[in-house]
Amino acid sequence: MAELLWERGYAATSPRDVMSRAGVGQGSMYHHFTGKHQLAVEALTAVARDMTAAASPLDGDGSPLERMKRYLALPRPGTLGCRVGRMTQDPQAVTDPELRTVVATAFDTMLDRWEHAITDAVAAGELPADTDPGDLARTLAAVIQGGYVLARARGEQQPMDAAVRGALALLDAARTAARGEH
Amino acid sequence: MAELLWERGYAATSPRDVMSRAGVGQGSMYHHFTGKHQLAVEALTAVARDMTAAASPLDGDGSPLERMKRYLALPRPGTLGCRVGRMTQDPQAVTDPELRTVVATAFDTMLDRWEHAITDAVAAGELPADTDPGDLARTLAAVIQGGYVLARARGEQQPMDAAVRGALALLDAARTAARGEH
DNA sequence: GTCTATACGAGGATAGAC
DNA sequence: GTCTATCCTCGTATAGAC
Repeated sequence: MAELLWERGYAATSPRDVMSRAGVGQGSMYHHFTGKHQLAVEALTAVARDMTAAASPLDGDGSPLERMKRYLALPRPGTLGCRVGRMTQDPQAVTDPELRTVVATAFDTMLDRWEHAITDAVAAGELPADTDPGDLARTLAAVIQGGYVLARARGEQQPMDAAVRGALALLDAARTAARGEH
Repeated sequence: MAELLWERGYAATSPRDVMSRAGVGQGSMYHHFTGKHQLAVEALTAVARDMTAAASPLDGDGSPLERMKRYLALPRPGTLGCRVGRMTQDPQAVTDPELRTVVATAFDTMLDRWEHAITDAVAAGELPADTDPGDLARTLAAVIQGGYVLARARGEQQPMDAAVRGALALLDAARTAARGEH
């Protein structure tokens, strides 16, 4: 289910698809799960756990700004899209309260990590003193999510990488601006 | 069809939905259109035309950086999502060559306008001389597209606005950095 | 041009045998 | 626990009458 959720989204994935990919019969599936909904909630929860775990660079070693740049520069399969962010455009998924909660929580966790790193960077003088950590966190998370959109629109990885490079350049410019402050 | 494409996406919209919203019978619809596919292509093409028309501030009056900021700050209904970018996550839409072309072309047009404005801003000394217009164009387009994703994840407008504010702040920082160059 | 009738497969799930 | 049979609705489209 996790795979199909990534490839096709929630609405476009049928229980039959899941069974056939898992190689099990109907009886088995409906014995262990109540239906498509539960299948999706459990799969997406696991995926979200993985995703937030992958954000470790933000809490790792190095100066705060270095950590932010390292996380931004992580390889991302642009044309495949974000396994969590994807749900955001799926009408049935966004409508479903449980699924939406899983997605929202995952993003909240990510944004929290961003905010911490940004706050540290401001304190270290690596970013301008008047930087709003909450705003910048959302900007950088949006660059990544938007990078997926642009990459999928063209069916190429390049737009994702370009978007990230542009963000890295802006962060560098912000650092030189911060240095001129004192 | 354009409305439903926005609200539910391509896969989740059925010809029946379209007929019922338009208040026409089956015969009428299939008399004027070959089917769901053509309906979507024509609707999305019209929407894309509107969208690129709305990007006029990028070519308008004022200094290049001002124009960029003005366009970024345009009001955007975050929780509704982007009518064009949305298609990007729709498995059936991205798979469809014609629909994907419409989406890709719309983004290419937008990115072109961004690149021109950015190039002008660099020439005017409003952005650092080593700015890559292609990269930054994709970064800023990604902020908007990603802003939609974050807003929909929470079902609130606020993340979109925050992401844009953060981008505006980064552009300002880049301008002060550019001023220190000479 | 527009309507109603019809077709057939897929989606989602239940029933009950083994 | 797993399998097959079965159910009903929806999606997508065609046929043919008015």
